[in-house]
Amino acid sequence: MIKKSTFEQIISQDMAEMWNTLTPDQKRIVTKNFTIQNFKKNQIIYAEKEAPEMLWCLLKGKVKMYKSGIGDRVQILRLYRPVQYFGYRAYFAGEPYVSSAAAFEPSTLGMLPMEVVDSLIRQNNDLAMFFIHELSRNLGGSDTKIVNLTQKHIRGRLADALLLLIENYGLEDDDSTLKIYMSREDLANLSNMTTSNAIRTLTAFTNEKLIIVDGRKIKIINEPQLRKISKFG
Amino acid sequence: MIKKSTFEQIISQDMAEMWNTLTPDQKRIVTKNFTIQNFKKNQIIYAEKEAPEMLWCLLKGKVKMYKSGIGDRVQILRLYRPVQYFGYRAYFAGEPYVSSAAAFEPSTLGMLPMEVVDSLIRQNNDLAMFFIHELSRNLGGSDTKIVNLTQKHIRGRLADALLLLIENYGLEDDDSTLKIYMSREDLANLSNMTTSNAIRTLTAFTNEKLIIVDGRKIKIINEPQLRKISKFG
DNA sequence: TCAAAACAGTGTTATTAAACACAAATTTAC
DNA sequence: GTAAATTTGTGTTTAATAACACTGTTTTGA
Repeated sequence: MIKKSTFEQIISQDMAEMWNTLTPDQKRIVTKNFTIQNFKKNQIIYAEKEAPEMLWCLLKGKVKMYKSGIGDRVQILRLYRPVQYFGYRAYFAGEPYVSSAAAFEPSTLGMLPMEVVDSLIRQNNDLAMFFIHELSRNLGGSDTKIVNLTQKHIRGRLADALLLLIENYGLEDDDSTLKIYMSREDLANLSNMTTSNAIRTLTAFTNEKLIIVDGRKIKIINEPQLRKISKFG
Repeated sequence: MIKKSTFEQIISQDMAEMWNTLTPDQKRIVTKNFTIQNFKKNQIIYAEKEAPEMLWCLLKGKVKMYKSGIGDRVQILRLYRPVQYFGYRAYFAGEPYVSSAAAFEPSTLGMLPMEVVDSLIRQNNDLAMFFIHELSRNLGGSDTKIVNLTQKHIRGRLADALLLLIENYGLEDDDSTLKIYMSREDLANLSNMTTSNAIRTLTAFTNEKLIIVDGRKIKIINEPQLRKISKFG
């Protein structure tokens, strides 16, 4: 058995979903072109209007994708956890980035030049289907988000955000504390409201015994009620 | 020269972008499985929660894709003109439809079972890239729409809607009359506001000599100013 | 370690847009 | 051809949420 490179170990273990579709030749191409980069807390990975050059793969940490809008307002569009891929949409669309990505916390990312990904897709239908599937799921999510963010009231939108955080990053061993610690501002940018209103609504949820807040640590006490608020509030 | 079937004529002429990627064998498969269906004004093509079965191709007419939200509110997500494809996202995502599609006016649509499309994609990388490109552009559009609809004020949102209608359906020979005649309600559903507010804002735009309204006929008089309102209003 | 910056929290006011209530005009269906 | 239904238009009220202003607290970085 030939000794595997560190990169190949990482890719084959963590990026199995993509790796397993590849032929030995294609695997060699990926290993050869793959690099790893560490990002500090709040460091920007790529920014709006830049040319998309890399497929990013989050190996460790947490990443937000966001878009700046009118005035100083920002909308967080998607959250990533290991092992998820991002940064490829703009390349496939033939556009500059319309959003930015930044690390929430110290994170490790793998990167693969999009030219390499492009040529692999043209050789490998399973890989093409992987991206078709990912893009399709994201598009459905964005369409749903349009309706949720424009039609729900503040309480419903914040409940949605909290439920998204549970789904995306999960809970600690106590089965109630959110694994992600976000600023009030990020929470507001996720749920399309001002920071003041995010704070006030968190307070309201605390008073209603739906959550317990301790700094940035949020414990989910009554998830069913949060779901009701998401649906009707 | 072999006489071509009517379907093959239609497909090869109107759906050239897709057709030209196919091998003779694949073209035969498409011709064999392709059907045409006419829809009346306001007729529903497919509805939310249904299982996606067909790739739809709009050959003639105008189609809206929309999603119902809280209470009786509806958000129009995308507009289609000939020759555009839709209805495939949910299939690729492995989900039921999250939106509905209906004809704005009497329309002719081609349809191809998604199983056929799926098997063609798995054989044909150019076709896979076609869908990757379409999905990527749509996803960028939805992400941009999220910010526009949540952060712009009513005037900016209605200006956006009018500019979208110009871009999507174009103008009559007079170079100012919109080719699409929409109800005030549809205009409201496109720009995330109540019908009353769509009517009032149209009146405001008329008073400001940006447009001339005659029933459902809208003439664009000052497009640069509409762009300014879209950007800053 | 200490000053500056960023973040969290709260009260007050202003603004936006929805909700509601009708009347008039137009379209649709029998 | 006409009654019913739908669409358009407008005035008024109400609710939601942003904007603003300020204090206290925590974090950061030299």
